[in-house]
Amino acid sequence: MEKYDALKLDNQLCFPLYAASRQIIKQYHPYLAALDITYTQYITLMVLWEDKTVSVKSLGERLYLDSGTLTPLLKSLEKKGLITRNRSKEDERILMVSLTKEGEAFKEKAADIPYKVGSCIALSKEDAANLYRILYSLLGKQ
Amino acid sequence: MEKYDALKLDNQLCFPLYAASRQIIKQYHPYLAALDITYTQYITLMVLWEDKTVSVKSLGERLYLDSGTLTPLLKSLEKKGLITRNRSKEDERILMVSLTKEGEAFKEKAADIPYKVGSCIALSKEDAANLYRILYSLLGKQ
DNA sequence: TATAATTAAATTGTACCCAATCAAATTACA
DNA sequence: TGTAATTTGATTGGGTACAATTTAATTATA
Repeated sequence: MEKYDALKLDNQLCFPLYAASRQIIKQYHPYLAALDITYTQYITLMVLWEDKTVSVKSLGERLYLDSGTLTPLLKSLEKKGLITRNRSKEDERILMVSLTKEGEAFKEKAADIPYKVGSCIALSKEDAANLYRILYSLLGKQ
Repeated sequence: MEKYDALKLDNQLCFPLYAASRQIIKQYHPYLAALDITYTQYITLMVLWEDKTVSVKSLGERLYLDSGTLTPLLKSLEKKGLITRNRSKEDERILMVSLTKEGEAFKEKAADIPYKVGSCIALSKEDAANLYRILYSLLGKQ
């Protein structure tokens, strides 16, 4: 092993992770653009479709994003009429994000995106399961 | 399987890919910030440490990035004195990017980063090998 | 019960990313 | 050869990401 071998792109694990992530997200673009949302907005809506109302903090924990990213993104979703933003009565520091009726109905429009994109990602069931497990083990150790 | 199950965050493969990618890149931050470079600049230098001179196009192919990302990034590396940018004499459309002496010497400062970060990423050899193979198979199919 | 410490978002500033468009150079071919 | 098509980067604009700082609200504690 040469002194600088670890600095070769092909020997990195982080690089293909980074590149593959962007490549796959790019596959979502045509479908999301047709609905006038971005990928980050899409996964934010996913959380809300499951929970209807969540704080910015808990949204950030679920998505691994901080308020610097979420604040402008949530304002944009609010502008589109898909969510509302309201301070909690019990604790004014907490901003609660809630789906509107429009946001709830929007789920219908997005329902087939996972299938459309999924069919572009050719992975065996075994590889997909392994990838899923390994990625969450990486996320677990932050 | 419920109609909307595919819209659950936990059923997505893209989301943990996206989140893990950002989490791992974040681990590089302290070491890269100490050298006053970013992760994208770091992987760009990696290509140049292997090849010394490459066109923007081939750099983009290696890194899966386009000129919209690379042009400002390369100007910034040029400003730091790590690279030079020159049009090819044979074909003026092509911009050749080359390491300077400073850029070459900079490799020494970065040499231990992979080991420092690698020790934070606890994956078995088997998982690491599988992850590497699966990610490149995803990248292969663009 | 004041003050300190903590917590939750917002703000600021820098740096990506990428789609879309543009401009210049080169190549193809009628 | 002259025009069309292609190729290569640069530019523009919108939307993240995130470190660092700030602000406001709440909680802990001397």
